[in-house]
Amino acid sequence: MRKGQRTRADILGQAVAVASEYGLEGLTIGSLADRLGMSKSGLFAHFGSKEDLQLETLKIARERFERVVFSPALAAPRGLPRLRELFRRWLAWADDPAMPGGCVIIGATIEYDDRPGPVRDALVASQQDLRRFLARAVELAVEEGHLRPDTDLQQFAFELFAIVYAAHHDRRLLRDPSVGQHATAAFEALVARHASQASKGRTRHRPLRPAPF
Amino acid sequence: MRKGQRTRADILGQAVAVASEYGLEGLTIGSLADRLGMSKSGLFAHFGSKEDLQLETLKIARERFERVVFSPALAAPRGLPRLRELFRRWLAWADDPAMPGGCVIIGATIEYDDRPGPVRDALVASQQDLRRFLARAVELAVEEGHLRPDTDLQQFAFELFAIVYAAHHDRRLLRDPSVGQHATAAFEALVARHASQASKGRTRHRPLRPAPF
DNA sequence: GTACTAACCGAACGTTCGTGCTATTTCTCT
DNA sequence: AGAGAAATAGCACGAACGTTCGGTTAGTAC
Repeated sequence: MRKGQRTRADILGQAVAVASEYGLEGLTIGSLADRLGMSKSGLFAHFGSKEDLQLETLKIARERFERVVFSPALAAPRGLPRLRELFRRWLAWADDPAMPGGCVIIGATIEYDDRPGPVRDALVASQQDLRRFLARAVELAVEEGHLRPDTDLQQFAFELFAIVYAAHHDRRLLRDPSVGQHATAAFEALVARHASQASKGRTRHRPLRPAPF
Repeated sequence: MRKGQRTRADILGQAVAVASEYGLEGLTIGSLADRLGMSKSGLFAHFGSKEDLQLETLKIARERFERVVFSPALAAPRGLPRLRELFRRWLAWADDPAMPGGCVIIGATIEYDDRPGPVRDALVASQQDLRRFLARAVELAVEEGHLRPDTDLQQFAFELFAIVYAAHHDRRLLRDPSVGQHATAAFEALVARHASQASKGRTRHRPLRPAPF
């Protein structure tokens, strides 16, 4: 691998960490250069603009999310087990050491939800992808007979997202140690509400244990 | 009223609007002064520092929230009716014309959840107040016999918050017109899950109509 | 109306921001 | 090893940041 590629990867790795703590706007080229022990101009040469740097940082965060949360969950059997695994990993995502300040994407969303432009466009696309993925995972649970056929996929995805989103908030702001229990209980209630009779009767109901925070 | 008090109130009114769109960090003294047609120094003289301005802005936003959402909800009969009114007003809060960029407090939370200091402290206190208020409202619903006695107050408050929080997200980022329906459906499911048998039998169940967005 | 004070302005401070240049160093390939 | 390209540093720029200070305007009280 070229030297430049390596440096660029290092930069973006640190950029994710900085953006996690200070937001995409607080991600400044000077501070990032200091953190990496290089000059502003040297760093800047890797990107066409600050906006480019922001977009690339978001891209890295999204890729990491996919690698750490989504892809591993696909290893679980489709249906409820996969949904549980997805939820578990997603909750833990807020504590990913690569993002000491919490999820970069959530932070960026709040910052850019009212500022039109490429950053916002990327965030919208990313969120829509996420919802589609979630709805699809729920649909599989319906097809497997774990959830009732009349389950509203979008509604389920919305509520699942809400739980994780709120858990992230409480964890970050309140440092509430019981947030994992609250989130898990809410998840179990959501599942129970849509669980099929067959699922309730046939298989043993094995709810998720509370997350370790 | 003194001239200064009046100006100060005008400044903070605009400050809430600016912070709503650009965040508490994006709330700069220069842009705020331009918006009000006054000089930077003249504006600055009303506050001891930028941090002071931020704290005062937060305070105004919190007071407004109380005036627009909380206090009016107290006019509804305690128990489920009050809870519904609270939820309805809270959902509509995201569209308050005084905050064209959405809730200031939510934005500030994401910005400052990892930066220790007075701003973060104020946000934590504010959030804890909110949760206490919510839990108390739920407790009243239990006492009124609308919700089951074994209802977990904190859990209910968490899930209620999660619904509104996620609705704010979807409304702001995705501009999803169906978010009101999703949020309302989630709220009704939450209530139904904890509804007492007495409540189900005795009184007519009158669920909330979907919000107008 | 005059005296006093609160309110506001203009200019400047030292920093930091993103972003251009032009060298100079360092890697890569033959 | 030496040529060529890639990567990084140095420096400077205009603008915006929060903040300070001395002076001018405007409001208030007698």
